[in-house]
Amino acid sequence: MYTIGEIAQILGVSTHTLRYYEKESIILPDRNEYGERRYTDYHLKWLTFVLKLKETQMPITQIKEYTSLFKKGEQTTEARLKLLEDHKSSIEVQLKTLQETYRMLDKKISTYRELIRNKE
Amino acid sequence: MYTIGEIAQILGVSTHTLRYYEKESIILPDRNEYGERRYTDYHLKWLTFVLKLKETQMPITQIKEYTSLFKKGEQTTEARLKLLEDHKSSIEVQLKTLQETYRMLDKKISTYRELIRNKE
DNA sequence: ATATTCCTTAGAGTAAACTCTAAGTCAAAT
DNA sequence: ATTTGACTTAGAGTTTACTCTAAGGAATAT
Repeated sequence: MYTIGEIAQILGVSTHTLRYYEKESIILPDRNEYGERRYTDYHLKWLTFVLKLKETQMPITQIKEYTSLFKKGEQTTEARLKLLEDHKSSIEVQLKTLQETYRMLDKKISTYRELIRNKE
Repeated sequence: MYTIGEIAQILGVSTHTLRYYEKESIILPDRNEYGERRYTDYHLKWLTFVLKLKETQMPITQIKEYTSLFKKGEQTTEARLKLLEDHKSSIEVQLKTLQETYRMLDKKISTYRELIRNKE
């Protein structure tokens, strides 16, 4: 069992963000006797997954959609599969763009280094 | 020589965006006798480069910084090199995250496919 | 010749994703 | 006992990067 502050620290996000995700129905922690949020390892695992999606540019709306499908249970398996496959495609595109730009930067950096060497 | 509309079409951005980039001093096209923007191949090349940086998550502020250094000429070579090297590092981090998430998604997708196969 | 489709400007509005404020409760630390 | 710091809520404010509006000028199409 973790408090919101502990989870925030573990994941490197703010407590504000965690409450925002809750408002968006992405995570629903348990509550203790005082009504305070209590997160379990299950919640931690889900949030870790969510952050991976977010880091790879999945918009919050889609993360919400996936979460909502998950809550609806077994009959949404196909829909969830489709969502993940679409995101996999999006990652492939991102990888291609990054690799291209990486090569371009490498060339530009070599040119700059050359320039500096000749100047000295 | 291209009009703003032509450049917008070629690059797949809106004319609004091109004017916004101009306001942010990222691109300064020539003007014709009526004061209308005229872009040359040089401008097109620069914008293509700028869009590559943007697609790989470089914030507009940094793109502005790079543009500004470029305009100041030779004495900013080192600073520009550093900026590009930093961005190269950022791309390396992004590539790592994407590759990890890609593998994770691949596993999850297999699990879902298995589930669906057993259900039928 | 009039309608359409560009173009111009300054500046207002929007969407996404936070990020913070205010007013208040509760519990551990000195 | 009171300060410190975490927690609660609803809702307002901020940042980034556009995106659009309004009011008007110029060139092409019917």
